[in-house]
Amino acid sequence: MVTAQPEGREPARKRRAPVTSRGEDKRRRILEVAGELLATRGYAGTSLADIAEAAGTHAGSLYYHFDSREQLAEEVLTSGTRAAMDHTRAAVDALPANASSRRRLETAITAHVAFILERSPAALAGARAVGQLPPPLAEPLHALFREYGDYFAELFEAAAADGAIDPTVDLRAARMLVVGAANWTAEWFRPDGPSSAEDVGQLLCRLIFDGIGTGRRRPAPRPTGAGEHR
Amino acid sequence: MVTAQPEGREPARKRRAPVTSRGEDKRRRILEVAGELLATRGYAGTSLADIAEAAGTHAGSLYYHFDSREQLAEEVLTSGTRAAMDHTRAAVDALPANASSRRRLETAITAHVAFILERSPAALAGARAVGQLPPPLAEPLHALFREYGDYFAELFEAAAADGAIDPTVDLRAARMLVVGAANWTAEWFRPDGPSSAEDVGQLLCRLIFDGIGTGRRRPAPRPTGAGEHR
DNA sequence: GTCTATACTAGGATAGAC
DNA sequence: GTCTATCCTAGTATAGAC
Repeated sequence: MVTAQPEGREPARKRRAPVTSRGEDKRRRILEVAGELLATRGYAGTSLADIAEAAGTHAGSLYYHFDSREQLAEEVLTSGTRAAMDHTRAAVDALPANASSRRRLETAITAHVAFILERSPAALAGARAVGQLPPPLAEPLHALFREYGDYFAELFEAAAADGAIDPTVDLRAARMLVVGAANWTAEWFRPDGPSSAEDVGQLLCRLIFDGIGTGRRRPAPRPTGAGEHR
Repeated sequence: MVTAQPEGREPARKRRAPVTSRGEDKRRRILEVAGELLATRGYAGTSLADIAEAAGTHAGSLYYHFDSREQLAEEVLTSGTRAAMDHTRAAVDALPANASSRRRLETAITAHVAFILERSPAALAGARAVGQLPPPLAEPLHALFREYGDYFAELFEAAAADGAIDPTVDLRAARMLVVGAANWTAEWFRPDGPSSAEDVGQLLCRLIFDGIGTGRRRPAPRPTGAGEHR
């Protein structure tokens, strides 16, 4: 009760009432450095002591702001992923109303790539960690990723529907290949390379629509069994 | 025809005296189940107790066969990755000598995808774990991945050199996008889906060379700054 | 709000019986 | 070779001073 815990019990979260702006700042700072550490070292490689040190505090002190390591990680990962999704949606929504389905998909992809590569370590951490997390933590993140995936699915389907991409391909597989390529960029991209994040996004778009081959187009490598899609 | 590692050397590893064929069998069994667990739960999510139980033994007993958890994991991950590389090389080498550079690249990609998806949990585990591992373990695996990456780089460069793919693109970026898409398949591919592993590999090849767009080809989305690459 | 000190646990590793 | 028992460390989490 030193902490002035008004015995009206806290809900699920910790969440401090006071909100001395300094306190909220600290909390944000913790989330920020946690995002960076999670992005570079992964969930398993990041201890509370690591986070605390990077945030200029001590492991025990983190419990004033968060209930547990898992809750902290969940907040970082889901907020990062949500930020990426919001950013991507906003970029698409900013297009003129008559933008083509191709343009919309291209915009979403480049926005996503650019965002995870240069804007949000937390988003990158989410992309890297998904599928590598202990079950209780994995669930909420998976739900979010499914939502994000559904959004991309809409864009792909719209493009297929109005003929911008071949509607006979397995759209889900194509989408997953693209998402995989995008998320994997975190493993190799370096800002000082010959291509910027924007360039990488554009290149990925080119792979989707045109490829980088020079030969005459071969519509479908395998005439049979292409599947219908999702 | 692919892997036939003849147990030759045994340097800094554990002793090797016994070799009751039953003992070697046990060792292999441990490596096998470890591969499966690492592929599904990741390195951090797999304890020695998990591995021991799956192999029908006890945690302490593993130390008869391996020096440490890290060494065990390293052996699983590197041998899986090496097997994938050997398999891919063998598939390419099996092509007629006059096979086109495009055909060679396509063969490598489909072989790699099919191998990690349906042949080797350990290879899949390597692909998923790389970049998410504690430094001492990460190093040897990174070296292997670099070697494998170099092999793909050769195939891409050969294709660019004889005009099968646009030589003005950042080849390294293109290659990494492709590798990323391939390795990420582990996160979403299900054998009972509409596309087989083979289909997914083919689709990825199509993305590289032709794309799945229907419009007239736009050679380079961005006339400037395409970079020359490595 | 943040500190220090400490309890507690999971899991890696070792020893010795068999 | 494998088992059981145990040690030991790292790391999460709690308590209470300030």
